[in-house]
Formats: sequence, structure tokens, C-alpha cells
Amino acid sequence: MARRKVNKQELLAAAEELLMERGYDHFHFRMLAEKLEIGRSTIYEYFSSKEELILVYMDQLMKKVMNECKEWANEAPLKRLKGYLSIFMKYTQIHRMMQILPLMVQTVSPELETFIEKLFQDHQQIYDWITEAVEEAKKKDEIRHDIPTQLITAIILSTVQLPKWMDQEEVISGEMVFDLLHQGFRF
Amino acid sequence: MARRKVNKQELLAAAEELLMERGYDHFHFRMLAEKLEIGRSTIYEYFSSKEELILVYMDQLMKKVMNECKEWANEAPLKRLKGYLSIFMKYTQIHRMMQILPLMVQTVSPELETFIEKLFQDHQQIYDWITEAVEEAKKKDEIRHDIPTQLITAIILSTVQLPKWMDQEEVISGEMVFDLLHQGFRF
Amino acid sequence: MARRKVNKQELLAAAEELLMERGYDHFHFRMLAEKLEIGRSTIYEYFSSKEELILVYMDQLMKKVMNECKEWANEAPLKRLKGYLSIFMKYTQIHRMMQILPLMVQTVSPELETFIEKLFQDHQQIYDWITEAVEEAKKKDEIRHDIPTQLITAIILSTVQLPKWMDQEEVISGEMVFDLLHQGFRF
Amino acid sequence: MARRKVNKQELLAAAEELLMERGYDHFHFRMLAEKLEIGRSTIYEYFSSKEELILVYMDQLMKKVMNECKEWANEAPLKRLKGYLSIFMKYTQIHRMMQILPLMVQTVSPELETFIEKLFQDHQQIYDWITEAVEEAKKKDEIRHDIPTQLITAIILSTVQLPKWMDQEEVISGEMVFDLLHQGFRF
DNA sequence: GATGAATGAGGATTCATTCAT
DNA sequence: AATGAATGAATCCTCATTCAT
Repeated sequence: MARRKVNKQELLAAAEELLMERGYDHFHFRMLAEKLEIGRSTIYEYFSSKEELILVYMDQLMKKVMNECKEWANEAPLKRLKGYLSIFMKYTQIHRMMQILPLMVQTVSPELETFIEKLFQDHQQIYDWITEAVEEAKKKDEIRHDIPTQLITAIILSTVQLPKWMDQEEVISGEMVFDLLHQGFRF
Repeated sequence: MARRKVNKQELLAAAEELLMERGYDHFHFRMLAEKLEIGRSTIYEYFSSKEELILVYMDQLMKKVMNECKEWANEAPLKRLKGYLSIFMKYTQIHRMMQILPLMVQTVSPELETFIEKLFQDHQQIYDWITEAVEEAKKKDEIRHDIPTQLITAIILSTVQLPKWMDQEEVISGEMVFDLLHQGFRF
Repeated sequence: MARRKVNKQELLAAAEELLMERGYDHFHFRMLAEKLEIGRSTIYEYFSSKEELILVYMDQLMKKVMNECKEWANEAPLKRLKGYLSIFMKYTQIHRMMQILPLMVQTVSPELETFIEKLFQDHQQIYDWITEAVEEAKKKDEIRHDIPTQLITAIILSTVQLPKWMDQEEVISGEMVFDLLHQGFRF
Repeated sequence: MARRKVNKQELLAAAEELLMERGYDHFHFRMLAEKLEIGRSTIYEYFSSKEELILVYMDQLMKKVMNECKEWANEAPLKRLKGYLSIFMKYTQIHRMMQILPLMVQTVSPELETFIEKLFQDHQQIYDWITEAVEEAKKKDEIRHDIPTQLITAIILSTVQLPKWMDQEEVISGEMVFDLLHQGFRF
């Protein structure tokens, strides 16, 4: 009776909030429907299953991150790494997402499996971009050779969730984190 | 009928495995019972609810981590940090656990709320130990003053999940990660 | 927007196909709409409910069968029976329909109940025509008196579904089935 | 609170009644649960899905029919046919069942598909037994050679639903139907 | 203790149907 | 006349939990 009008983006935005607040499995269509004040079944006009909605959401998120990463593609390797790092710190959700993904593989319908694979590939792509930058930097003797590339890549990726570990709303710039990793915290 | 003897520890160990494999929400008593070849209802002889089991598991894990941390209490601050870091890398599960915890607050029965609070306090305790060590080190001019203590603490805590980001079985020592954070990756 | 013109007959024809393919309960308006490439809600311009559509379809089918039956009305009883039999074998759908009908009684809205009754009456009418023919034939000593009229009627009606039991495309003439029932299969 | 005790057979028996009364798709677990005065979810302790329950029911029915058929295996062909015919008239449900089966193929999970195939094979088996009997009888010149075996088989199978076409409770013996098919209804 | 059996509460989905354009 | 969008009611199913033995 009440509300007549939703669209995919609105749904995805509301879903993102809930997904972050409550986590993957505490995320129900009932909640989503209540939040938007629409009927539960309305959601099925836009997404054919809960899984599909989540995957579409993840896909959009991934696309945004990848596009931002691409903007740094032509920069010098260290600058590029700094850029990546700032991006990751901005999209904290990605980390949760990559934890959820493997769990979904078990539940999901075959049609959606391709989707999941694509997301894994995208993630791998990002991983590879970092690796490349690190290796270029090593070639230019800008990064120590005695630290495995993998470890550097991993530590940069793990900044994704730095904000979670910090007290509340304290804002930390990518700049500063990069500096910490680059120079070390030694005096 | 008297199928098998079990005990709390066995239950907790099996629960840990499942919890790590399938995540909090795909963790069911049915699986747990099957894994141990016991009746589902038997579990209730040991834990009065699923939540309780999980919280007890978390508590034990936390205790282990805290005890290992205490062993380093009298070391010099930098050495202590290195020690902490190695511990965190060993107990990757802690990270997942700290993600689950806030979700549980919403669901849990009042009696267990105290339990959750205690876990948060424990976590805070660990956080404080790191903070202390960082600050001592700063006082001794062993750590740069221009980096917020909070950020250093956070980055040390976030190593907890480094192994997750790394290619499969590649083993990274706490030593090396500490060195990376300490000296930086610059050439 | 003005996607396509449809009319009642087109709808009924498409409905028949689906009804035969998928059965009463797997018959959905969504399918019907897709098949005709029209909007789902458009169907409601022609039929006020799913039940109504099905009943109208049945009614038309019944009318066709009855009309064909009437064409044999003035023939000699045995010839008439042979005629009926050929008709029934042609309209296999009738059998399914008569199975569905009793199920609908339970679900249908009061306005449509009259409709259903009418269909039952039509069916009864056909039944009566056969009965009449059988009895006339008995009177003329063309049919054995020791077999209950009811049984003969029933067996003639049951030929309706003979084609279903036969291997795929094998065509059997009404002529031959009548001969089988008439002479028996004994050598 | 109320009733504590059901078993598979009780469930299957109740299911049969409902299945016959309401048809395949108007058959819900809610009804079944209400009929037995048990909780709906209790049914899932015995059958992992609605489809499974129905298939198990069908399987049992088929087994009964086949066993009764086997009892006639050593009789002379005509007597055997008479036997079969009586059996089919007794198990009217089989006809409905064979109509439902093809519809289920589309809905059912892969594990149950094997089940369905088996049922089809069983049905084919029965079909083959009739065919054999007819052919033996033909060889002995007890059945006319000018009627296709297939047709005779089909007409015998179709007796399965004779009772449905007859007025209410009027009982017709297999004996009599066989006689009708054997001698024909001609005077 | 240990268990099998029963269940309620809650979530995902489907589908006929309504309604504003 | 035709439709897209929204929805409620009904269904299947899962799972933590209880209870009698």
C-alpha cells in the first residue's frame, strides 16, 4: 500500500549497510525489506536469490576498486603502491567480502558459480597488480630484496582492514600507513 | 545406545575445526555431532546452547593467547612486540573471532552477555599491552614519534591475518614480519 | 509498451499446450505470458483468474467434443459407439481435464462453482449418450446382455487415454479399438 | 506437546490418502502434518523432501504391484493376463502416479533422479510382462494375430483406471473385464 | 551421561493478483 | 487495451532446542 518504487541501486545500497552491520548470514531479506519499507517478495523482482544479490553487490564493489586501481597504473611503482594502499583502506568491505566468498561456493547454484569464479579472478588481478608494482620497485632498487614479494603484497592487502582495528573514527591517511611500511617504525 | 564418550575438550576441538572451515553461520550442531559420531542432543549435556559453546571456545583461545603474551612481559619493548607479533600470526583464528563477536552481541541471551563483555575486555587487554610496549619503545627513542601509537598497534594486530593473504603454505616467520615493520621495505 | 495484440483464443491455445506439457499445477501465468511475449498482467484483461482461464478452456474443449458426438446422433447404435470412441481417442486431453476438475472444486471461488457444475453435467451428458447407445444396442441384441452397461460405457471412456499408454507415435485407429472391444481378442 | 510417535509407514499411509484426494501439487506437508497431528518439521526427520516422500511412496506401491504380478508368472498366458488385470484394477493409484512421474523429473534433485528412473524401469517391466503374456498367447493361437500386441497391452494397462470412470462404488471384477476384452461385447 | 524423536521459530521462494500509468 | 512494478499469502525447508527414556 505504501511505497511503490525501488530500484536495483537502492536495494544494493541498503544491502551493503546491512551486510556490513550484521554479516553475511545474519543478512535476511526480511530486514532488507523492512529497511526499505517494501514487501519481501519485491526484492525477488530484482534479484532471483539472496546469493545473487550479494554477488552483484560484490561485483560492483570490486569494479569500483579495480577502476580506482587502474587510475594509478602509469605511476612509478612506489607511488602506485601508495595509491593502492589508500584505495584499500577506503574499501574496508572488500576484506569481509573475500572471507565470505569461499563460504558461498558451497551453497550457491551452478549458474552463480561462474560469478564467484569471476570475483576470485578479480581479486587475483588486484593481487597481481600489487605484486607487479613491488617487483618493479625491487628492480629499481627501491625495495629491499630480502623481503619476499608475497609478504609485501600481503601486508599491503591487509591494510584493508586497518580501520577496523583502530579506535572508532580515528582517521589514518594512506600516506601515513605507506610511510610506516616504507620507512619502518624504527627511530 | 551408549555410543561414545566425549568430553568438553573434544567438543571444543572439533568445533574449532568446523568454525574455521565453514565460518560462524555455517557451523551447525548437526555437523558437529556427525563429526564426533555422537547424538546431537548429547552436546547439550556440555553446553547449554550453541552460543555458549562458541563463547567458551573463544574464551579458551583468548586465554591461550594471553598466556603466551604474558611470557614476554619482562622483555624489552621491541622484543616484546616481536613476540606478540609471532603469537598473533600463530593464532589466525583470533581475527575471525573478533569479527564474530560483535555480531553475537545482538543475538545472545542475557546470561551470556557478561561472557561477551569479558572477551571484549580480554581483547582490549591485549590491545593495551601492545600499546604499552609501543609507548615504552617510543620513550626509549626506539620507535618514531611521528607515527600514532594506535596505528602501530593496529598494524601489529592486523598481522593476525597475514597468513590468509599469502599463497597457501608459504611460511613467514614473525621475525621477518617484525623486521619489515621495523626497518620498512625501502632499500 | 503496446507490445502485442492478443486475443482470448490465442491465450487459450497457448494455455492448452502448457497445460498438457506441464500439468495443471505446473501451469503458471508467468510461463503463459512468456510464451506469448506479453505482460503477465495482460492476461487479466481476458480472464479474471487462473481458474477462470482453465475452466473456459475446459468448456471449449468439452463443447468441441460434444458437437462431434452430436454428429453421430442419428447413426445406428454400434456405429455411434464406434464414432464416439474415435472422438475420445482424438481428444486425449479430456482425460486429464476430468482428473483436474474434482481438485478444482476445493479451491475455486463461488462464482466459478456454477461453471464447474456445468462441466460435470456436460461430462455426464457424454456418459449418458454412450449409455443410451449401449442400451439401444442391447435391445437390438447387438451387445451381450450379461455385461453391465456401466462397464461398457466405462471401457469406452477409458480409451481416451489409450494413446498415452502406447509407444510414442504408433497410431491406432478408433476402428481397430472398436473391433477389439466388439469381437474381443480371442482367436 | 501432544503426540510423540510416528513412523515412516504411518506417514506414507497418510500421504497416500492425501495424494489420492488432492493430487500431487495440492499435497502439502502442512496438510500431512495436520492430519497426523504432528509438527510439520517432524516429517523431515523421515524424508528429506516432499519429493522423496512421494517417490518412496511410489516405490512401495510399485513393489507391491510387481510382487503380486510375479505370483502369476507361471500360469498359462491368458490366465496370467486375467491375473494382471485384476491387480491393476485394485491399484488404481498407479495410473495417477505414472502421470505425476514425468512432471517430477523437471523439479527433482539429481540424487532423486535415479529413483525416478528406477520407477520408470519398473513400470516398463510390468509393461513387458504383459507384452510377453500376449505374445505367448498369440503363439498358442489364443489371441487374434491381427491386433497389435501393443494395443492389447495398452488396453489392459488402461483398465487401471476403470473404477474411476464407473459410478461410485459399483464393484467390477477383473474376471468380468477380462471376459469383456476376451470375448468382446458383441452378442 | 547419552540419545532418538519431536518441534517451533524463522528464513528463502514462488506465484496469483492488484494497481497506477 | 497493455503493462511494469509491488505485494501477500502460502510453501518448503533448516536448525537450535526440548523431552522422555
